[in-house]
Amino acid sequence: MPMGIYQQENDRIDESLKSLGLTKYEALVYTALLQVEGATATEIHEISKVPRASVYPVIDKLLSKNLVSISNTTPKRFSAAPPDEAVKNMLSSIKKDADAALAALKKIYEAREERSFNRQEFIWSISGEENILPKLKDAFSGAGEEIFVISSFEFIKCSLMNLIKELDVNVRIDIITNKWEGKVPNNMSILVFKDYNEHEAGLKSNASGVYIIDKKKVLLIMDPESDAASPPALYSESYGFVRFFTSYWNFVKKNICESKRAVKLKP
Amino acid sequence: MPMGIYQQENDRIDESLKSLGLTKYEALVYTALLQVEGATATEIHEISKVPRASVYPVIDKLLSKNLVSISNTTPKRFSAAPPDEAVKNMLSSIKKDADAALAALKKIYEAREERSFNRQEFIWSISGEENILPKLKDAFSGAGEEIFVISSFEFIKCSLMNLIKELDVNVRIDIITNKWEGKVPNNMSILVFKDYNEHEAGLKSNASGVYIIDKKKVLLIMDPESDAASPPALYSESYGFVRFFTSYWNFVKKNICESKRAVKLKP
DNA sequence: TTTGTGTTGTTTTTTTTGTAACAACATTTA
DNA sequence: TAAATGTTGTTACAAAAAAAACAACACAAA
Repeated sequence: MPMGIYQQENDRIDESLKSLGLTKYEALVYTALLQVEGATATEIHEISKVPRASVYPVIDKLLSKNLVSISNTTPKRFSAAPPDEAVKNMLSSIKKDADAALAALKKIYEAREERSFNRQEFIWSISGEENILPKLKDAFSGAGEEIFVISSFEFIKCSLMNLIKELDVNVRIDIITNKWEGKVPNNMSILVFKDYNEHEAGLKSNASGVYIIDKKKVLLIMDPESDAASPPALYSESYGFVRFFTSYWNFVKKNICESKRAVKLKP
Repeated sequence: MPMGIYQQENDRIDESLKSLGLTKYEALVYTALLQVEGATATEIHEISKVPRASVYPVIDKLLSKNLVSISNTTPKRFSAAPPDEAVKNMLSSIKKDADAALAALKKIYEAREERSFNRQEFIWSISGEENILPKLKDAFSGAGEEIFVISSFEFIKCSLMNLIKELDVNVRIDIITNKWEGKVPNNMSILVFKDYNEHEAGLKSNASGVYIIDKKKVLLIMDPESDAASPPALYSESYGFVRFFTSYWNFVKKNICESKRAVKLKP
């Protein structure tokens, strides 16, 4: 009697396969079939523990998804498509749906009504680096005049420079940071704040920072670990929010300049 | 009262979104949110027709999938991530699962027991061009000595030549086809059968053909339209099956040579 | 005859969808 | 100002749909 030797591992796999569009049974039957060169419905039932009667409809679905092939003997024998092909097949059908969805969603999105209330009066929470960075990119690419930045040099070097490169040439960039290496680009003025640290700037983690675009938009990236309940970043076009951070920026600048703890770098 | 204007279209979209891992409600709420700049739970309920109380848990899920962002006003307002980012996010999490699944499945596949019964005694049905062509490629790449082919020139030109290019140089290829254009490669001998047609060769569609590899494996591609119930291709390493097609091939060759309806082409 | 396949129909379980009620506020009205 | 009204955000639970599990049976092969 054929026995699967991977029952324990399968639980995890089944989860992954479910998000690829398979049901529990489909996943069980496929993985069972993968363990042998080929099997009859009853053997599949024995390996996978899926009720024998359920094997048939499940196999039908797997056939239609091109994950198994079938022999024309009696009894019929079934064999699994190799994993790479199987996954490729599943992904490509999902991709097809994704493309269809994207096209349709874009239509809705682009035709959406500009509503009466003012989006820019709100403060939006954004979480997840994969969402914050694109938002920052978005905001930067809309810049026309000037950008104020408070951020660690590490983050500027790794992430920000790529965005800055694509800016319009006559956008000025004012940066307050902890150190600077290399040349200062033409459109930038750097204020290196020697005692830049967690406490004084109110910022903690590496990516933390304040980004003020054209005195119209503010993106505030916060310490993701500071408080699990708070969101990692805030974005707003609200007048009050922008003004607060603009004056915050000016305050920091003035304060550290007067106390002679800062070094100005020019191009 | 806000009203969605795309209710009709949404049904189709929802289907696509489901295969991207969203439930009906999640799809409804997301598409509703896409139609406006931002909305409260109640507004979402009005646009999407999702019960107001259900909006909250659904929003939670969408937040965790990074498909919506949330304002910190009261009442809370929610806004949809742009479609391209949303789809990208969903796909990337699916992709992650796909990679995990692939790795785990490969482990099973490679460790699978060679079972007592003989896979090669079976005749396997394969359907879908996307499954047949890779199988043909597989079979070709395992070739060591000689390949016999009956196939239309169109198919040879479009699909087969790519496979042949990658073959070992000392694999001989014997082809029976309907016409030939261009030079004949060194390792090939071509038999152009002028009256090659549906009836005589027993083949109909363009891709139809017989491929015999090392007198060990046979892939028979059939007319996908000829009979909806029959599979588009058969593959076997069974002795009887291979012998039948080998002698079929020899019969065709001998027959058309003797009746002087064929032209031999050599390199 | 006996065994096991392929099918069908029905029950159970799980997941998703839908309803009702409620405390905490905020807004209006008296 | 105080009562009345309305809204939001939650919780608990009911209904419906989808998946999973079971039972029964006709039929073919050994």
